[in-house]
Amino acid sequence: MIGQKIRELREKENILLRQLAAKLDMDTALLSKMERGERYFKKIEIENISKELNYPLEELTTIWLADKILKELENEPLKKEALKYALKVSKE
Amino acid sequence: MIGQKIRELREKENILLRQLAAKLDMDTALLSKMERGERYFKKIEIENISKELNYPLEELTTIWLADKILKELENEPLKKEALKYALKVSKE
DNA sequence: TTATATTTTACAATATCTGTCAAGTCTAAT
DNA sequence: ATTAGACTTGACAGATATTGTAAAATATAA
Repeated sequence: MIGQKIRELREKENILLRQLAAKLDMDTALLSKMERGERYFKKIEIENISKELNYPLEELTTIWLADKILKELENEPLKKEALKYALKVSKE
Repeated sequence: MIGQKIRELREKENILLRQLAAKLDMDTALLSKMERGERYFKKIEIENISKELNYPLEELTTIWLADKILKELENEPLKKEALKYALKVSKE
Protein backbone atom coordinates (compact mmCIF):
# COMPACT_ATOMS: atom_id res chain seq x y z
CA MET A 1 0.00 0.00 0.00
CA ILE A 2 2.58 2.64 0.97
CA GLY A 3 5.04 0.81 -1.27
CA GLN A 4 2.66 0.77 -4.17
CA LYS A 5 1.98 4.47 -3.68
CA ILE A 6 5.68 5.24 -3.71
CA ARG A 7 6.23 3.12 -6.77
CA GLU A 8 3.50 5.02 -8.59
CA LEU A 9 4.98 8.36 -7.60
CA ARG A 10 8.44 7.23 -8.62
CA GLU A 11 7.27 6.04 -12.00
CA LYS A 12 5.29 9.21 -12.57
CA GLU A 13 8.54 11.10 -12.09
CA ASN A 14 10.39 8.71 -14.39
CA ILE A 15 12.93 7.75 -11.81
CA LEU A 16 14.44 4.28 -11.82
CA LEU A 17 14.35 2.14 -8.72
CA ARG A 18 18.13 2.13 -8.54
CA GLN A 19 18.20 5.90 -8.94
CA LEU A 20 15.82 6.49 -6.07
CA ALA A 21 17.71 3.92 -4.03
CA ALA A 22 20.91 5.84 -4.68
CA LYS A 23 19.32 9.12 -3.61
CA LEU A 24 18.10 7.46 -0.44
CA ASP A 25 21.51 5.88 0.04
CA MET A 26 20.18 2.35 0.21
CA ASP A 27 20.56 -0.92 -1.59
CA THR A 28 18.41 -1.37 -4.67
CA ALA A 29 17.27 -4.77 -3.47
CA LEU A 30 16.06 -3.27 -0.25
CA LEU A 31 14.02 -0.55 -1.89
CA SER A 32 12.58 -3.15 -4.22
CA LYS A 33 11.40 -5.16 -1.26
CA MET A 34 10.00 -2.08 0.38
CA GLU A 35 8.01 -1.01 -2.63
CA ARG A 36 6.53 -4.48 -2.81
CA GLY A 37 5.64 -4.51 0.85
CA GLU A 38 8.17 -7.11 1.91
CA ARG A 39 9.99 -4.73 4.21
CA TYR A 40 8.99 -1.68 6.16
CA PHE A 41 9.98 1.88 5.39
CA LYS A 42 11.47 3.85 8.20
CA LYS A 43 10.10 7.24 9.05
CA ILE A 44 13.27 8.93 7.86
CA GLU A 45 12.93 7.20 4.53
CA ILE A 46 9.35 8.37 4.14
CA GLU A 47 10.58 11.88 4.83
CA ASN A 48 13.32 11.67 2.25
CA ILE A 49 11.03 10.12 -0.32
CA SER A 50 8.54 12.91 0.21
CA LYS A 51 11.25 15.36 -0.75
CA GLU A 52 12.67 13.39 -3.65
CA LEU A 53 9.31 12.66 -5.20
CA ASN A 54 7.72 16.01 -4.43
CA TYR A 55 4.80 14.66 -2.52
CA PRO A 56 3.28 16.01 0.71
CA LEU A 57 4.86 14.41 3.74
CA GLU A 58 1.65 14.38 5.75
CA GLU A 59 -0.18 12.38 3.17
CA LEU A 60 2.64 9.92 2.77
CA THR A 61 2.99 9.53 6.52
CA THR A 62 -0.71 8.88 6.94
CA ILE A 63 -0.61 6.12 4.35
CA TRP A 64 2.56 4.71 5.88
CA LEU A 65 1.01 4.56 9.36
CA ALA A 66 -2.26 3.13 8.10
CA ASP A 67 -0.31 0.50 6.24
CA LYS A 68 1.57 -0.53 9.35
CA ILE A 69 -1.50 -0.95 11.46
CA LEU A 70 -3.41 -2.76 8.73
CA LYS A 71 -0.56 -5.23 8.48
CA GLU A 72 -0.88 -5.83 12.20
CA LEU A 73 -4.61 -6.39 11.82
CA GLU A 74 -4.23 -8.71 8.88
CA ASN A 75 -6.42 -11.80 9.13
CA GLU A 76 -8.22 -10.42 12.13
CA PRO A 77 -11.98 -10.75 11.82
CA LEU A 78 -12.39 -7.95 14.35
CA LYS A 79 -10.21 -5.56 12.35
CA LYS A 80 -12.90 -2.95 11.74
CA GLU A 81 -14.17 -3.10 15.29
CA ALA A 82 -10.65 -2.62 16.59
CA LEU A 83 -10.07 0.38 14.34
CA LYS A 84 -13.34 1.97 15.34
CA TYR A 85 -12.59 1.36 18.97
CA ALA A 86 -9.11 2.81 18.64
CA LEU A 87 -10.50 5.87 16.92
CA LYS A 88 -13.08 6.35 19.64
CA VAL A 89 -10.47 6.01 22.36
CA SER A 90 -8.04 8.38 20.67
CA LYS A 91 -10.75 11.06 20.67
CA GLU A 92 -11.25 10.99 24.42
CA MET B 1 -5.66 -0.38 28.31
CA ILE B 2 -6.24 -4.10 27.73
CA GLY B 3 -4.15 -4.75 30.82
CA GLN B 4 -6.20 -2.38 32.90
CA LYS B 5 -9.38 -4.00 31.63
CA ILE B 6 -8.13 -7.43 32.59
CA ARG B 7 -7.06 -6.26 35.98
CA GLU B 8 -10.50 -4.86 36.60
CA LEU B 9 -12.15 -8.08 35.54
CA ARG B 10 -9.79 -10.11 37.66
CA GLU B 11 -10.40 -8.01 40.74
CA LYS B 12 -14.13 -8.11 40.16
CA GLU B 13 -13.88 -11.90 40.31
CA ASN B 14 -11.70 -11.71 43.38
CA ILE B 15 -8.86 -13.63 41.83
CA LEU B 16 -5.30 -12.89 42.83
CA LEU B 17 -2.69 -12.05 40.24
CA ARG B 18 -0.71 -15.12 41.12
CA GLN B 19 -3.83 -17.27 40.91
CA LEU B 20 -4.68 -16.08 37.44
CA ALA B 21 -1.04 -16.45 36.46
CA ALA B 22 -1.14 -20.04 37.67
CA LYS B 23 -4.28 -20.74 35.68
CA LEU B 24 -2.64 -19.29 32.61
CA ASP B 25 0.52 -21.23 33.36
CA MET B 26 2.71 -18.17 33.43
CA ASP B 27 5.04 -16.41 35.80
CA THR B 28 3.40 -13.96 38.16
CA ALA B 29 5.92 -11.29 37.30
CA LEU B 30 5.04 -11.57 33.66
CA LEU B 31 1.32 -11.19 34.19
CA SER B 32 2.02 -8.25 36.45
CA LYS B 33 3.90 -6.58 33.63
CA MET B 34 1.16 -7.38 31.17
CA GLU B 35 -1.60 -5.93 33.29
CA ARG B 36 0.40 -2.77 33.66
CA GLY B 37 1.04 -2.53 29.93
CA GLU B 38 4.74 -3.25 30.08
CA ARG B 39 4.44 -6.41 28.02
CA TYR B 40 2.06 -7.62 25.38
CA PHE B 41 -0.53 -10.33 25.80
CA LYS B 42 -0.50 -13.08 23.21
CA LYS B 43 -3.70 -14.01 21.46
CA ILE B 44 -3.81 -17.37 23.20
CA GLU B 45 -3.57 -15.63 26.54
CA ILE B 46 -6.46 -13.34 25.70
CA GLU B 47 -8.48 -16.40 24.80
CA ASN B 48 -7.67 -18.14 28.05
CA ILE B 49 -8.35 -15.04 30.08
CA SER B 50 -11.72 -14.67 28.42
CA LYS B 51 -12.59 -18.12 29.68
CA GLU B 52 -11.13 -17.75 33.14
CA LEU B 53 -12.72 -14.39 33.77
CA ASN B 54 -16.02 -15.11 32.04
CA TYR B 55 -15.84 -12.23 29.66
CA PRO B 56 -16.76 -12.23 25.96
CA LEU B 57 -13.77 -13.03 23.79
CA GLU B 58 -14.78 -10.70 20.99
CA GLU B 59 -14.86 -7.71 23.24
CA LEU B 60 -11.56 -8.55 24.85
CA THR B 61 -9.95 -9.17 21.47
CA THR B 62 -11.19 -5.86 20.12
CA ILE B 63 -9.68 -3.98 23.03
CA TRP B 64 -6.48 -5.99 22.75
CA LEU B 65 -6.10 -5.17 19.04
CA ALA B 66 -7.00 -1.53 19.52
CA ASP B 67 -4.42 -1.33 22.26
CA LYS B 68 -1.71 -2.75 20.05
CA ILE B 69 -2.30 -0.33 17.21
CA LEU B 70 -2.63 2.64 19.53
CA LYS B 71 0.74 1.78 20.98
CA GLU B 72 2.18 1.79 17.49
CA LEU B 73 0.63 5.18 16.80
CA GLU B 74 1.84 6.67 20.06
CA ASN B 75 3.32 10.15 19.64
CA GLU B 76 2.16 10.33 16.04
CA PRO B 77 0.45 13.61 15.29
CA LEU B 78 -1.32 11.95 12.36
CA LYS B 79 -2.71 9.17 14.53
CA LYS B 80 -6.37 9.96 13.90
CA GLU B 81 -5.89 10.50 10.20
CA ALA B 82 -4.09 7.18 9.93
CA LEU B 83 -6.89 5.38 11.78
CA LYS B 84 -9.55 6.98 9.61
CA TYR B 85 -7.61 6.13 6.50
CA ALA B 86 -7.11 2.54 7.61
CA LEU B 87 -10.80 2.23 8.36
CA LYS B 88 -11.69 3.61 4.95
CA VAL B 89 -9.31 1.25 3.20
CA SER B 90 -10.50 -1.78 5.14
CA LYS B 91 -14.03 -1.12 3.96
CA GLU B 92 -13.14 -1.25 0.27
C1' DT C 1 7.45 -7.56 62.82
C1' DT C 2 5.55 -11.16 59.82
C1' DA C 3 2.97 -12.75 56.04
C1' DT C 4 1.17 -12.14 51.65
C1' DA C 5 0.71 -9.84 47.15
C1' DT C 6 2.67 -7.45 43.69
C1' DT C 7 6.46 -5.04 41.35
C1' DT C 8 11.04 -4.35 39.81
C1' DT C 9 15.50 -5.57 38.09
C1' DA C 10 18.73 -8.07 35.60
C1' DC C 11 19.79 -11.41 32.52
C1' DA C 12 20.08 -15.23 29.24
C1' DA C 13 17.53 -17.29 25.60
C1' DT C 14 14.96 -16.64 21.65
C1' DA C 15 12.98 -14.35 17.95
C1' DT C 16 12.64 -10.72 14.67
C1' DC C 17 14.52 -7.23 11.76
C1' DT C 18 18.30 -5.29 8.76
C1' DG C 19 21.29 -4.63 5.11
C1' DT C 20 23.95 -6.81 1.61
C1' DC C 21 25.54 -9.70 -2.03
C1' DA C 22 25.18 -12.82 -5.65
C1' DA C 23 22.30 -15.06 -8.57
C1' DG C 24 17.93 -15.06 -10.77
C1' DT C 25 14.02 -13.42 -13.87
C1' DC C 26 12.02 -10.52 -17.25
C1' DT C 27 11.75 -7.49 -21.16
C1' DA C 28 13.25 -4.93 -25.08
C1' DA C 29 16.58 -4.10 -28.43
C1' DT C 30 20.16 -5.92 -31.39
C1' DA D 1 19.36 -16.18 -29.62
C1' DT D 2 22.33 -12.88 -27.21
C1' DT D 3 22.97 -8.93 -24.75
C1' DA D 4 21.98 -5.17 -21.62
C1' DG D 5 19.35 -2.99 -18.29
C1' DA D 6 15.92 -3.04 -14.52
C1' DC D 7 14.23 -5.30 -11.09
C1' DT D 8 13.54 -9.45 -7.96
C1' DT D 9 14.78 -13.24 -5.13
C1' DG D 10 17.16 -16.04 -1.70
C1' DA D 11 20.34 -16.68 1.74
C1' DC D 12 22.90 -15.02 5.27
C1' DA D 13 25.27 -12.68 9.22
C1' DG D 14 24.89 -8.96 12.36
C1' DA D 15 22.13 -6.03 14.96
C1' DT D 16 17.90 -5.26 17.81
C1' DA D 17 14.07 -6.47 20.22
C1' DT D 18 11.17 -9.50 22.80
C1' DT D 19 10.52 -13.17 26.06
C1' DG D 20 10.42 -15.76 30.33
C1' DT D 21 12.50 -16.33 34.73
C1' DA D 22 14.47 -15.95 39.30
C1' DA D 23 15.68 -13.15 42.94
C1' DA D 24 15.32 -9.05 45.33
C1' DA D 25 12.56 -5.10 46.40
C1' DT D 26 8.36 -2.87 47.76
C1' DA D 27 3.80 -2.36 49.65
C1' DT D 28 0.02 -3.35 52.61
C1' DA D 29 -2.45 -5.41 56.21
C1' DA D 30 -2.66 -8.05 60.40
